[in-house]
Amino acid sequence: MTRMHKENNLSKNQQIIFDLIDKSPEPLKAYTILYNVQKKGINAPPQVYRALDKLVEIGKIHKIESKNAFVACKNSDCEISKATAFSICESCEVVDEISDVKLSKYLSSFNHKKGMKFKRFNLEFFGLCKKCK
Amino acid sequence: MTRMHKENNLSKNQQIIFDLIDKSPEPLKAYTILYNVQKKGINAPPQVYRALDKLVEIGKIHKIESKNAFVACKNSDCEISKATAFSICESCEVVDEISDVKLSKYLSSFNHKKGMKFKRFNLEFFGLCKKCK
DNA sequence: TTACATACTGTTATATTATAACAATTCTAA
DNA sequence: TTAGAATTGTTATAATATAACAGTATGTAA
Ligand SMILES: [Zn+2]
Ligand SMILES: [Zn+2]
Ligand SMILES: [Zn+2]
Ligand SMILES: [Zn+2]
Repeated sequence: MTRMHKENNLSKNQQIIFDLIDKSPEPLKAYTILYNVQKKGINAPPQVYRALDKLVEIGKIHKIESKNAFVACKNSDCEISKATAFSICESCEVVDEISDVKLSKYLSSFNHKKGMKFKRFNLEFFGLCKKCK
Repeated sequence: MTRMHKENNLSKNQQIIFDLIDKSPEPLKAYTILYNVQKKGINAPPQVYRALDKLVEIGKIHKIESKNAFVACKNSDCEISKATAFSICESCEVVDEISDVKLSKYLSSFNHKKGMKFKRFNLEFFGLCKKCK
């Protein structure tokens, strides 16, 4: 069997799937990923979902919840901060990860009245991008 | 056929499904809703999803994207503002709609560097609620 | 009233997204 | 080198959501 690619902490399947997502200009869905990696020997949904779960867990990719799709992280500190924000065009469906220190700090320090302490948040903005409006 | 319940703007199926969600202490999933309204003559997924779509559209309920589940709106202005925020306990899964004017204003006036103007946002906070920590 | 448009309903089938379960292999660290 | 942890491969199935089409109810305006 091929050696695992531990020099960068990703296993073989994780690396294949990360590379695909990272190269993609748009969010990729799990089954789109599956179709695109079958030539690399990844044949079944669980193989894809397991790699996706791990990549999300370590902050290399994020799930766009409203689209059931995945994008590569464009920031350096998502793994640590667990603070994600995206802008989503409702027309062309372009998604951008927002990296705004003030926004991130504001939300990370937000305290709920009911005494809940937050560990993580996900924010999705919707509108029309420059091109589409 | 029964008269539509237009006195409050909801159709028969919409009213049945809204009442169920509104009474529920926790977010409800579409198929849980389906099982619970079959005695009222709603038999198939499209009937549920159509009512859910409409109720979301008019702001009577919200979808918790990370859970594929629906809650009744607890605010008065969600229909207008299209600004939703939730706190979600990762242990007991309790979900609360956050109604914080400052937060809502801050996010509603947030402008993306790339020139996108937002019409709507959804924010989900995760952590441990008072009871669970 | 009639006729039309719009919204809603009922139904069957199917598409899409995600996980359970289990056996085998590979990696890591002691 | 060996045991535990992580990863992989595989089959089957669960859970979530929509397509398509025919029919019914409602509001509006001639
Ligand atoms: Zn990121
Ligand atoms: Zn666009
Ligand atoms: Zn609301
Ligand atoms: Zn809790």
